[in-house]
Amino acid sequence: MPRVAVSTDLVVLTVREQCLSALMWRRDLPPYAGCWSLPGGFIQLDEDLPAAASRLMAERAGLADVRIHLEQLQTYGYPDRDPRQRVVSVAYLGLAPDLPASTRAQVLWTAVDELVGSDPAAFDHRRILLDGVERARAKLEYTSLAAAFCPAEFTVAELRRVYEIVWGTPLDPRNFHRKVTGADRFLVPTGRTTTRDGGRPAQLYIRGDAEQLRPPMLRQRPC
Amino acid sequence: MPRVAVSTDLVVLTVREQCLSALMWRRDLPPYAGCWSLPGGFIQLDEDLPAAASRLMAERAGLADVRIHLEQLQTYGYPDRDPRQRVVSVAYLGLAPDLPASTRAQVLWTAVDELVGSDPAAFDHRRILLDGVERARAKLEYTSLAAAFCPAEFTVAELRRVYEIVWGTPLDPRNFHRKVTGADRFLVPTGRTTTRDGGRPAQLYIRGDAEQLRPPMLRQRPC
DNA sequence: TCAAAAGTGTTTTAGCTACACCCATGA
DNA sequence: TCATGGGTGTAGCTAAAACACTTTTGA
Repeated sequence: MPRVAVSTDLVVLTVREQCLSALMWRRDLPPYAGCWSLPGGFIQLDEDLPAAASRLMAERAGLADVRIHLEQLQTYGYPDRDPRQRVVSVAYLGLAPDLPASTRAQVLWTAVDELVGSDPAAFDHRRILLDGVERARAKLEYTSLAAAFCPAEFTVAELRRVYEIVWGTPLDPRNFHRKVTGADRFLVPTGRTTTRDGGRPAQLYIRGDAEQLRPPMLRQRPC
Repeated sequence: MPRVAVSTDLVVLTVREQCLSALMWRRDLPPYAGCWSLPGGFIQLDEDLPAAASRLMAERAGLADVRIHLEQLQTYGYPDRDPRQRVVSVAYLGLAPDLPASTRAQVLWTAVDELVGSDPAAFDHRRILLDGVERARAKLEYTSLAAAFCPAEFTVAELRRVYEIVWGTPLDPRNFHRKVTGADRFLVPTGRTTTRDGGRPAQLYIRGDAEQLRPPMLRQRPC
């Protein structure tokens, strides 16, 4: 039977400087020299897919040994997506707090709006990025994944800012507070407080062990 | 870079005889002779992944040219999942009305509970099947996909039976009726009626063009 | 003392649950 | 006429939206 190359591409998202941002790799060699692409690489023969994703997260993205949510996104495999040869790519979605990534100049956090707006992308990486962003937006509704964008300890307002930036819509602080603090096992209070956001001191929380958020937090949709 | 074989396995589900059933393939050759497996096969070098899934749906499952919902499920690729060689498998999930499948004796609709209960499965196909079933169960909550299990024209009660069988929980017929007929573009009345379920004649509907169901129909969860 | 943000209380409204009730058919 | 399932009305509850209000800090 035919054998093909299998690669893994990473859509690594974070919230920084008021923008949903993705980790991009600037290509200096053909094909697509000068375009941005997603960090990725080929899998090894004796390597599981999640292991390959973790390895590339360290090697290519510079995010080794960091607590990052990683999940399989989708697999892309139409025949001419790579001009050199047939490559089937298993994309992974990573959600990270705002961390310094690789020290290489080639690897940069960039606002998603900027990436999809104008810059030319290599291969089908614009589509993969958009699929990853849509998956992240959807999962904030019915899971507790928003906390994956926050540091280990965070306030309710910081969590709310994640929702607002990822969805691009303002949320009522009062109702949001009630919703997330009332949800079972979403947030665990540490007892400590902080005034880093200004104003009255806010409770600090860490992530609870809930994965689902029921009932979900529905975003407003365009009618 | 290393090249590996890429296959597609199909989780094709339907509702028949009061059971959620899957299309299974009984293996008569090693490896795993005598076990059930999912219908599948290797992709061709010039073939897109959805095209491979459609082709195998026709060749292996006997469901050619039928209106079947097909979506990518997940990709499975740990190194020793096939004892012969490294195979990365892109699984697809198909939701079909109760149709006669392949005429081959090797291919059978079988109740999911029966399959996962006791019969030994080939490769990691039990896991793939369970992932497909869970995806289907989850998607009934927030999409209009339940209609993919129904014939072209169906009644509200038939749609409700799909939910009840897939979820394994009874639903209130009155509230269900209000919910689905009130949802925007989920159902389109044909004007015709039927008495095939007994009792008072029921409206026949066809699928509307809505994909999302908002607000979702939440199933009761174990606390 | 004031601005700013955290957090609580309250009113209104939407949607779900539970169940009483009527309707239209076949047997 | 009666059993069967289709379909409607309605009361009660839960949760969300909208917004007034109090609390606690830094400047």
